[in-house]
Amino acid sequence: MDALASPQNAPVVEESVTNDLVELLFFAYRDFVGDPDRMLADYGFGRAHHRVLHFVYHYPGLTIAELLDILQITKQSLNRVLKDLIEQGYIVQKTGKSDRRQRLLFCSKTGATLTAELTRVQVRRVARAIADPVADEPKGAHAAAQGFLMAMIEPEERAAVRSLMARRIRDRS
Amino acid sequence: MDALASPQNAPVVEESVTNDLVELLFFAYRDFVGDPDRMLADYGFGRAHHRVLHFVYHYPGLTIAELLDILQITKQSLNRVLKDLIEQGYIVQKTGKSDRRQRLLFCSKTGATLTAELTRVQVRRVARAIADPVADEPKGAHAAAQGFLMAMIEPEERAAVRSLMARRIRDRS
DNA sequence: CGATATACGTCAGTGATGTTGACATATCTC
DNA sequence: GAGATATGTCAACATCACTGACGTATATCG
Repeated sequence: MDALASPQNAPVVEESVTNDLVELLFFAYRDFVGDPDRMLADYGFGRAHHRVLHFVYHYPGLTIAELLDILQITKQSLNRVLKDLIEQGYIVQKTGKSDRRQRLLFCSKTGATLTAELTRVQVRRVARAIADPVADEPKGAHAAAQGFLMAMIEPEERAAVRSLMARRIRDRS
Repeated sequence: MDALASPQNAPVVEESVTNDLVELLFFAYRDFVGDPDRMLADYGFGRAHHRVLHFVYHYPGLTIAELLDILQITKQSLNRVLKDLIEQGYIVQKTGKSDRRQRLLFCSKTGATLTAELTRVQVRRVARAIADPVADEPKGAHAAAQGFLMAMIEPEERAAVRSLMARRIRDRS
């Protein structure tokens, strides 16, 4: 707070700021998943089902391997929730055309409706956070938040996340 | 993308932006908790233990009730992990002075050392995210990220989060 | 003082989500 | 045809959350 580390140098970042952000990320995530969690409970689904629905909805035609890569869980864990979703008609599988070993995943009409509803509440919260930041100049808030969150991701993973997100269907909810 | 919703009006926020942020928050949180998770595994502890350690470390003297309020879990869930941490000497309890029913929580020397180490890796990631945002003007990145995350929190909860964080011991890693 | 409320601890059972390890099947590639 | 790859599945287990019930110590209030 003095001497060598003057505001002019500003070597890295002040510690109290990063400490705040660590906790804010905890609280933000807690509330961010809270809304969908409550909605899913009515269907007997949990957060794991939500994650699968989310990515299948936004990236139709995803393979099992790609989904495993995104979620970073084992195929046994994925299979349990995926089975639920397929059996109850929220997700459908189609055999890959070029590679018949692959199972391409798609949301059914029902699945798409449910997922759109879940996405709506999350987008609402994020949109509000962007539009009405609690203590900030409004200009560049999108880019700042996006840049911050992207920078939070494992560097070697960023390219994968970016190329994944470039594939996302954008004309949806 | 045309007609009524022109860039000039820019009614709320573009949907593709908020959609990106929804996913980025998932990825960011995934990697954010990944580092400590791996470290805790060596001690036989999990994420729940980390959360307790974190808040007790940064807010020494916290009561059980306050911790339950922060973590938003049941006392049975808290008790399981808290018992582990107390039995293994990472956290100590002291009877409240003004109210002898309360058990005030503190980190032991060992607990403080471990928690400081966990905090270090998380702060490192956040500091890097702030200092080297992936695609942003560097100015105001702290405030933007902080404002964004605060805005992500349930509005009625924000005052509680703010007053909690105002209590945090700041002369620590 | 005695009733009631509060802070905390604990027992018992359950469910969701993750793990490891092993093995089976279909399909592709060479 | 041999071996790699994509997927499915069985079994056992750990973590972390939940509900419901009950017990004890202490505080507060009439």
